[in-house]
Amino acid sequence: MKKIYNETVDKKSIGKTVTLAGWVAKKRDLGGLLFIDLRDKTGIIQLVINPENKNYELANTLKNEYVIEVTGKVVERSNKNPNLKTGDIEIEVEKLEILNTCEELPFPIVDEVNTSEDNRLKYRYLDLRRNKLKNNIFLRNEILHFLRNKMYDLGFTEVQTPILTASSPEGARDFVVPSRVYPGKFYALPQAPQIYKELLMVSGFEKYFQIAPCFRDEDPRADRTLEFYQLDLEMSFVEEDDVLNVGEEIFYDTFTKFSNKKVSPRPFRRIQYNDAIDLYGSDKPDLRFGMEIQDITKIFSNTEFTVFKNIISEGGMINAIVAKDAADKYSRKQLDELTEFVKSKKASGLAYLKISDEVTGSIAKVVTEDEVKELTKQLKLEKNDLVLIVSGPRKIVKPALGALRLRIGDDLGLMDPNRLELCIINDFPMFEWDEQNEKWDFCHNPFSLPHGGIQAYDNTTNLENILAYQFDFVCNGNEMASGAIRNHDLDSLAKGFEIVGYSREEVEQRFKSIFTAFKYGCPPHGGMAPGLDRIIMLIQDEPNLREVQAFPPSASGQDLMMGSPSELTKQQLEELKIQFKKEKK
RNA sequence: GGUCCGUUAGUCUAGAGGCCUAUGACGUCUGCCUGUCACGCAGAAGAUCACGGGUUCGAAUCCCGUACGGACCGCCA
Repeated sequence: MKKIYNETVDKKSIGKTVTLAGWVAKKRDLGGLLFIDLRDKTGIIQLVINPENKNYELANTLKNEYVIEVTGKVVERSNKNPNLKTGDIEIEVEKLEILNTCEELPFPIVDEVNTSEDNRLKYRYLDLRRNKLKNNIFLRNEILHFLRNKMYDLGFTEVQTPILTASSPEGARDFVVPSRVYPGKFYALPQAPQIYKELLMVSGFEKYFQIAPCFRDEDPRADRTLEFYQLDLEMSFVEEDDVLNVGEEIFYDTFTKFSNKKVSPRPFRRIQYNDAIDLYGSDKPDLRFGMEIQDITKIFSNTEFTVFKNIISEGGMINAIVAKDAADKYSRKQLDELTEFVKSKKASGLAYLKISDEVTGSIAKVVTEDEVKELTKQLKLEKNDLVLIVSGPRKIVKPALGALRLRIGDDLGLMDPNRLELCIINDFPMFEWDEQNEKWDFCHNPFSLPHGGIQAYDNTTNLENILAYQFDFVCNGNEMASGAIRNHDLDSLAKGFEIVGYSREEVEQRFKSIFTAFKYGCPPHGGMAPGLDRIIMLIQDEPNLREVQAFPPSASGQDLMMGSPSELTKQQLEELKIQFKKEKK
């Protein structure tokens, strides 16, 4: 390759002859003088061609995005351009070759997004010519490189696990791949290499990691897509703190190295799951601002206000958040909107008080002087504070106020965009009550170790009180990683499954690999899996995952460029012989 | 499966029932221009206003449906 990169040419190169190649980013024809911005993967450099130049005629035929190669002398510029890294110099073209031409583009290659997303996705290779997107992919490369080195330095071994694997009954819907050789049978793409990495612990690798592709056949969201990557890791002979330490190192070092934002210092704040729900109404709280949810049920224990009175008698709670110094920022109309908002979160309504010399608001007439006094004391109320109150059962009140907290925080600009506020939510409950199916279900990962080990299951009357060594890393309200200490005791594992309605035989059949392997000397182990795409998304302030993947599907799960998902030919379908297995008579 | 928002030349965009034979910019094409870097100047071409139906004397504009796109809910441990 004769070509050198544009941004390797600088003042020191003046007088030298260089060969460059790339795309015509811009042609400026001044009549007698021609300037061309040549773009390659490093950036832009200016070419200049005089009418006397033998290449002048050819250069005049260039259009945007033509692919060219030039050889020329590096000269100092008379008019420098401080906006360009190569702005001190330019190339006097001595030889010009057009390597390829270009038709009119479906959208211009400029830094700012200026076309619809489906157009961008349809011509993703052109969108990737834009600096913003290209830089995201370059940054992704740097982060992958950094993380691989870090894991290697920490003594982890990267092991690649199968993409074609078996469908698992737990968790998300699997993507399935029909088997040709075994008609009617299917492979599944892994939702995560969960079982494989635990088996690697049985094998004795002790510290495993993988930049692992994960596939989930669920409806996408801005921060969720069909396939994504996790830094999957697992460690033997560890306790929860050992895994958390590795996680903290990964997040802290990656964020501080690749982001200019202020990163929360280590150790990250640890919040028990139940406390997170109590204080923030969410298991992924945004800690860039306070506005914690406060329980004010007791203050109203003698209230005559029927709504509160009924709630209390039904065993519900009255909770509040305080928007400091914001009472004058919310009109009656806006408060009505907030009421509609909490109703959309299943709350029965929203009560509010505006604190001033006189207390006003929707329930001002029904709260007594004593109650106001108590509220002022507990909530540390000051003039112009806005108290927002939701009452009802805990499982509605907390999430509704949690959502309202985020909305108010956003309204009032409390979410500092220049901070990355990390925390660890741990001690997730092992089980949760599934209202719809009226049965207990796993709250998180069925393979997590309950506090107290197998004895935890001795008394199954208070299942909601059984906690697991199960944790999430959370940043600015985003779930960034999940992890756990695993349960390597088969009896205890089986017992857990039994509680959610699987017989031992059933479980041993479904998780045959685990239930066999763990019999042969399984070390205690645990691990986690930070989401790579989300890390990059957060560092780059991108609104969705598609901006940090090279070739993402659209938000509705289609690849507009490749045309996937696509139909198969009749012949392909016939070869697969997909059908329901016939029952034996 | 549901809710909400959107769809006007290659691209972005104006448009609020008749001033629309649809505005402006970028790009394209033609001509001029020797220090530009968002080059400049003059001119030209380019749009069945996503599709189908309805209301109306009259629809880019109002209504209904469809398609496509996006955000969210369900779903995603």
